[in-house]
Amino acid sequence: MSNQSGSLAGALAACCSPLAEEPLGPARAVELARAFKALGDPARLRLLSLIASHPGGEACVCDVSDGFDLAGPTISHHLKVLREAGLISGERRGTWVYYRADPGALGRLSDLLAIAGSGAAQPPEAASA
Amino acid sequence: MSNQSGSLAGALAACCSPLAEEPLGPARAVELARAFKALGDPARLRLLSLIASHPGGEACVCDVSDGFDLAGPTISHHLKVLREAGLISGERRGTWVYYRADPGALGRLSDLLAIAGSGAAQPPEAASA
DNA sequence: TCGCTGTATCGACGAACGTCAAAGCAAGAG
DNA sequence: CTCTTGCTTTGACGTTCGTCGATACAGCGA
Repeated sequence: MSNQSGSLAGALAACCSPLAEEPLGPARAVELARAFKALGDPARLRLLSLIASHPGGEACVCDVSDGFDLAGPTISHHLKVLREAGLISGERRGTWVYYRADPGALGRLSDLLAIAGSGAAQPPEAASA
Repeated sequence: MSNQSGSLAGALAACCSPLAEEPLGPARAVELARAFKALGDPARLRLLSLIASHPGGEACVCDVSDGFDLAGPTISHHLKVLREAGLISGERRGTWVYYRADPGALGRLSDLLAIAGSGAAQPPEAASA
C-alpha cells in the first residue's frame, strides 16, 4: 500500500499551467480529470475532508468510517480511489491503517482553478457580473 | 439557456469552509461533488480550459469544437454539464452561442482545495510521525 | 418563402461507477 | 497455534455516464 498504488504518481507532480492560460493538452487533461473525478463523489469528498481535518493530519479507517452509512468495503474502495488519484496516502501501523491528505496534490489542483478564477484571459466584465 | 439551466445555481455561491478545516457536511459534499464531477472528464476539462483561455474570455462552440474527435452532440452535452455545474455560462448571439467561464465558481473550488493544501491541520510529519 | 448552417435535445448502446456480501490477508491476544 | 479484530480484495448487481446518429430548433441569407 505504501504511498500510491495507482498510476498518477507523477501526474499531479509536474503540474500544469493554470486552466485559463493555455488550452490544456489532451494527455494532461486525462490525468487531471482522473484527480477531479476522484473528488466527484460526495463520500470521497467527505472522506478526504475528514482525513484532512483530523487532528494530527491523519486518520485511521476506523476513525473515518463512523458517520457514514456505507459498508466497510465501500469505504475501503473510496479510499483506494483517492489513493490512486494521488490525493491521499496510506500507511499501516500495527493493526490500523492511517491515511493522510497530500497537500501538494491538492494545492496543485487548487492552483489550476485559482488563476483561472482570478486572473488570466481577463473577462472584460472586470467588476461586474 | 441564459445562465445556468441546472440545479447548482447557489450551491457554489455560498461556499464552504476549506476541506481541512471542518468535516464537510453531507449536503454540501453532494453539491461540491457535482461540480468536481463536471471537471472529472478530460473533454470537459479541455473545453473549460479552451473557453477560459480564449481571447476575450469567451468562445463560441464552433471555436471550441475544432481539435476534438467528438461529435457535435457530444460537445453540446459536455457544455451542458459544465453549465449545469455552474462552471460556465452560455449566451446566444445571432447564429452562434458563446460560452464563458465563471471565475467565481472556479475560485471557490480552488479555495476549498487551497487551504487544505497549505494550512490547516498542519501535518506534524515535520518532526514527528 | 425556402433552404442552409450552427446548436440543442432525444433515444439508444456499451462502458464505467457505486454499492454490497462473501472471502481473504495482516496483526495482535489468548 | 487459534481466535478475533481491522482492513482489503473479489465478484456481482443495478445505476449512471460518455458517446453517437437522428431529429428538432434558431437565426440568417436568398
